[in-house]
Amino acid sequence: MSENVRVRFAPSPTGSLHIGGARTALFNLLFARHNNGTFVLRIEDTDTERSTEESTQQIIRSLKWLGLDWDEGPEKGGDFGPYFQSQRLELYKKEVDRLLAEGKAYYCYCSPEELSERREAALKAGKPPKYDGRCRNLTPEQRKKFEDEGRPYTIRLKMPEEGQTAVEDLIRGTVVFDNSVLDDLIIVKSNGIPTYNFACVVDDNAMKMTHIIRAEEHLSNTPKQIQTYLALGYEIPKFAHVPMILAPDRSKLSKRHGATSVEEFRDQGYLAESIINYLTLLGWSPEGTEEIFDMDKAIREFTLERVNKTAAIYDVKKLTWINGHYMRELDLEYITEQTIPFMIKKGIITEEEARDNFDYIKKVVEISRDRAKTLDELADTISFFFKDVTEYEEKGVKKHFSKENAAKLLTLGAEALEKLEDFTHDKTEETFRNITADMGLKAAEIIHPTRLAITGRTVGPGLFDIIVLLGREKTVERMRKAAQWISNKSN
RNA sequence: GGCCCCGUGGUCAAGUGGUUAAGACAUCGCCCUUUCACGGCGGUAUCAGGGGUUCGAAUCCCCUCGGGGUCACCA
Repeated sequence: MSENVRVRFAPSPTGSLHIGGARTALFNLLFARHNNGTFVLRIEDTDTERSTEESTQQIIRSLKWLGLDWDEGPEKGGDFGPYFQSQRLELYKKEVDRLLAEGKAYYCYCSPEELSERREAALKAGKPPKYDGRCRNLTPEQRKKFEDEGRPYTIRLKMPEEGQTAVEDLIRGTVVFDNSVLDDLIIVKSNGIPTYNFACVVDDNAMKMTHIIRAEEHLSNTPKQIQTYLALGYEIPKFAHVPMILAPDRSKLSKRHGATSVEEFRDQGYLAESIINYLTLLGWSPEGTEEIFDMDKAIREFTLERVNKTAAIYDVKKLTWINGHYMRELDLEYITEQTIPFMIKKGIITEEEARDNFDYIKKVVEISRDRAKTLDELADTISFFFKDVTEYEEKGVKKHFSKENAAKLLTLGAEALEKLEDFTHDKTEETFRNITADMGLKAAEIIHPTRLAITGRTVGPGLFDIIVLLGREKTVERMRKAAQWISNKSN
């Protein structure tokens, strides 16, 4: 089956790409690449009310940012385009006409109001809210009457009333549905535009899809789609319904759960590589026990057989851990480039300064990135290299500035650094250690207050790495200023 | 409510009749150390419940319970 595998990701542009959608796209891509197949992106914009150009752009942007590149689709073209359903209306019409001519579909003149009334009535009576099929066998006279009244109509597909429809699912096995639960589904809305279930089937066939990999929420729709394939005389593709991703409270993902869209994660400082790695392991697992999995490795190992059936709750903590890993392991220049936009956004540096001082920023990132979990956090923790220290962390003041010799040590340290010939990591460290050793103190006695003095914080990279990068002038100045600050405070 | 899917620690998750039930995140403790991270070592914690089948069940069957999905002129 590795020949000519064709799969697609088919989002509707009615919102941003959330992590569930991203995972579905990922699995499609992984499957396609693993089998040397083709990954198609198709935009399902048949809902003219809710579809927006903005959503389309956002989804495309997110997909690209994640590195989920498609072979055919918007911006790429391909032999089976166009890849927007709104541009394929003629095809659908042709297929609907065929169904109508063959007596497999019919006009329905029931209004949405009537339908929902009946649905509610049925629900109240404890019956399944199924379409009663009253327009299924309209006489020519009845039809003419409705037409003359100018009633809008939809087109419905006749579903078999007896028997069963089996979905052969690659992940779940055979799932059987009684045809009696199937409604005559609407395939064309009264505005003349086909519905999802229909357009999707027509396109998957026209675009020669071999496997339909999508979220589990579509499993219940699948028997209807299979009947549509049958009515149209199409070959039925293989189905694989991947488990859903749930919010921490086990409910379906939604806005109120905080960050769920790919762009929100991006804006919080997560790397695309981390999201891909995390999503790869959510619902799929490799044969080994590795947790760090880049896309290339995932492509090599991905199979549908190892996708599990259970819905997964996403856990930001693990994502954050993975992000921390990539923060320190990925190429330094790349991480630096990724960090700069966050620095600019926070007003730590300007775009121009970033350009002029790239190499310096890179050095700063080099000594700092080990401790940051996100790009956003990294930008915060390195701000003191570019901005003056305006306040000192309170618990640090209590711990390190309140000792009686703190101000004195800072002054001594500053004086020594001013006179130092080689302003290097080792020399500055030696200097500090000598000062404390002469006084019978531990080096920590000067290291901690100095860190607080020059960074404003109690945590951070190794002090002498900081000092060397910050430079003699700023280091000395900040140490003196802190010594002064302590004296003022104690008076 | 009908139908469908699912049920291994707090979370992800390996496991396909015989295992001391892996591993990871989180959490707790210790070590390393100029702080914080990283790293190393160790601990707590899981087969939803009940019946079967079997010499033997996390693995097979049934029931119950729980969670989710779906029943739109949304996708």
